[in-house]
Amino acid sequence: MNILTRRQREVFNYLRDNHDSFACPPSLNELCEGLGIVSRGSLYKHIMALIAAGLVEPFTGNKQGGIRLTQQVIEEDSTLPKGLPFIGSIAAGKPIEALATEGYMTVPDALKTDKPCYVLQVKGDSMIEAGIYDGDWVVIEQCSCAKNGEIVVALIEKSEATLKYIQQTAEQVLLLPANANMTALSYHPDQVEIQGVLVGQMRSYRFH
Amino acid sequence: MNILTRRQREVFNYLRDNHDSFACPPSLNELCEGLGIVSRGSLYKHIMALIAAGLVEPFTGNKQGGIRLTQQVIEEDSTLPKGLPFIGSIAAGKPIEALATEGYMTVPDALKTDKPCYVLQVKGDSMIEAGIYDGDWVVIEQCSCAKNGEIVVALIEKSEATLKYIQQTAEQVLLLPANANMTALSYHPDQVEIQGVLVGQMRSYRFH
DNA sequence: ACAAAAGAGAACAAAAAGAGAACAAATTAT
DNA sequence: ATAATTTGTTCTCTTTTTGTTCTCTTTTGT
Repeated sequence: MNILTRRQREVFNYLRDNHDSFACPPSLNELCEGLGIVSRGSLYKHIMALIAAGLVEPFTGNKQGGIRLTQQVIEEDSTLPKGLPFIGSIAAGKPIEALATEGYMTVPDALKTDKPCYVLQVKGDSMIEAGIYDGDWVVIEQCSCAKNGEIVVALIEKSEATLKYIQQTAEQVLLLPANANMTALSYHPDQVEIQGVLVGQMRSYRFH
Repeated sequence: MNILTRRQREVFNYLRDNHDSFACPPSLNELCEGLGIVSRGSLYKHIMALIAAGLVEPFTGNKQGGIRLTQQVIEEDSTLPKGLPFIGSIAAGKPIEALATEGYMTVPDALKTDKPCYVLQVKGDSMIEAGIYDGDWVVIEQCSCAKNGEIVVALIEKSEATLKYIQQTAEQVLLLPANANMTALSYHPDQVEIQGVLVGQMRSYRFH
């Protein structure tokens, strides 16, 4: 049994990473498009190599066939540690509870706590002066109270979630953006519900 | 069996430190890029020396071959935890090569590339306007060239490593801080050596 | 100044990867 | 039903990448 070549490995990784986004076994054309290959014949050779390697098996559910991952590979994948749940993006105006887990993200221990945490992607520039940019990921510790000066995920009027500095007294809750172009918002404590405290932040520079 | 030369040792260290970031046996071209060597022929000599030293062995899994670490070397290495090597801090004035791996850090896939990467902790405020703060961690892809406008780890005069924006022409290399209080530095291309390109950034808010 | 080490670059054969055409069976549309 | 499209499969041909070997220049240490 031969070891995989570079391209074969890429094809396999693609299959593994996307195996649950395919409703039914993907066709060669679909895969070509996803992998950036023009010719089905070329891809076919790679698939055959993966079958020979026992990583993928022909699918016998219907006459036309298709392929799927070996049961063993699927199990391996599902036993892998998942990391923190990635919930979606914030500042889109939806409460966190309403958002389903979209996936999982492996996060360095230094960016999380030993309490339950989740990951959000930041939309908008409301925290740029705190070094949190549009598109950044933030790690949030799930809790319902915070100290003054912390950055929190706050749900306003049970409808809109935002990431802001918090400053609270008995009479009012101040939500302060870190952006000179935006204004602080003042609420009655009953109007604001804390959904978590910022414990980590991450940014990718992979695509400029 | 001869003792290794300096460069051979460097090549071996590179292979050992990154052997799990290679999906399959790395090609000479890949290694050249990672090590900053232009000529495959040059690298080939080093590889042959490592094979002669028994640290690396030709890989017979597929026709085209390739190389991999000796099983013995892998076992020595695999007792270590996974993740990216954490090298230390930057802007301390020491070249990266001089710094030993201090530990390993698990990093989200989105913050790294499929090439070998390492993690540094940032000291100082030279990049605050790019949202990179004192104490942040940065993920660096190990490579020896960069596009203009990218943020790089640059080794100046073989003695001092800094994190800066780069702007290079045939005559000069500009290293631009992201801090209005600091000035850009201009060097002759020979004075500057690129040690990697920024691909990710992380910050912990756990202790204010 | 000398020798060892390191690098650049060209050349070459083999392997890998890809394009594209062809065809029959299966599927879908009309 | 027939026609049109999509599927897996097989084939040849071309391009790209790979390991390997060479010669020549540059760097480095003594």
